[in-house]
Amino acid sequence: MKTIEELLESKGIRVTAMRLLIYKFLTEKQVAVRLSDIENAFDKADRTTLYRTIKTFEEKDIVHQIDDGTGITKYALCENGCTCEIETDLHLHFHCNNCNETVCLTEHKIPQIKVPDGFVSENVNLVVKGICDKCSGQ
Amino acid sequence: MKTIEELLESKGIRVTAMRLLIYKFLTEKQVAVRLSDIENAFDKADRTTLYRTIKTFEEKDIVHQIDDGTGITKYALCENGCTCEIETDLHLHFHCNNCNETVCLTEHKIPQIKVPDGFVSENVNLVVKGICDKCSGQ
DNA sequence: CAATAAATGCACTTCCTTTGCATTGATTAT
DNA sequence: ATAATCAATGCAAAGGAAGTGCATTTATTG
Ligand SMILES: [Mn+2]
Ligand SMILES: [Mn+2]
Ligand SMILES: [Zn+2]
Ligand SMILES: [Zn+2]
Repeated sequence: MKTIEELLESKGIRVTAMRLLIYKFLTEKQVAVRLSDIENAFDKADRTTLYRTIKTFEEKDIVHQIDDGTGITKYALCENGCTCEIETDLHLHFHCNNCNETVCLTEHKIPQIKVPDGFVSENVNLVVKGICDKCSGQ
Repeated sequence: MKTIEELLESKGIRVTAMRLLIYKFLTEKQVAVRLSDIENAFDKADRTTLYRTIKTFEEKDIVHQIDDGTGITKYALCENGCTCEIETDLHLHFHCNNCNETVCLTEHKIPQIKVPDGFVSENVNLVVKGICDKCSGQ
């Protein structure tokens, strides 16, 4: 079990107070977060720093971006050892139409999708929308 | 074979010059278009009119919105007789990472996606990214 | 032709994302 | 230890797309 410091260093980025805080915030959240969510959590920090931090995390495969159709990009921590490769790491995302939250269903890999001749599939974005487990009352 | 005029009337919206032009533009394009694409095609027309026209088309199931992950919403004509119902009309979309164009693969319906217990699926957005037939040189 | 309703055009707003540049803080070389 | 170098942060401003209010034009109806 790596510490956060060790993880950041292993990804080749420097350990700073802000990065530790944001990483910790992401681990505690069980859902994908928008930049404004992080802003609200750290209202003393500058928005630009948060933005650049999350972009750095994204480049280093620490978080992945999620486009759930709300028009606002969200971010969530990658699984341990994730390299954001298609075969192994691509999972589906669920967006709740009731609470408006989006979660990673990391154990649900995306099925093979057939495309017509001449098309080459490199990547798949799959978002299921509906009612989440918390909101379905079960 | 309906004329465009007949089609618009059958959907319960009035025939105007602008609507005819935009509809014609959409039929000629074989790909999903952004609002700015329409703007560029009709630079004498006001952006708001184009915006409201496409929104009217959307309400009347003449076009459907596509979220291909580029952050910009695109629109494409619905199939003949489409009611934008999940079961029958939901197809997958292909976004080319090379030419940046997005096409409807209307004959490719979205497979049934399993979600965990407690989750209720109402809708699915599936976008495959890769290289399109034109760009794959085949 | 007059009254009414819809469509269009212009201006403005909001929200999110991104960038430039100065400043602060940390790392490395002398 | 000090200076030089580079990365991280903070502040300001820009950009892009989506949406709204209201006046004006155009079409429809009585
Ligand atoms: Mn995810
Ligand atoms: Mn389509
Ligand atoms: Zn929910
Ligand atoms: Zn292409």
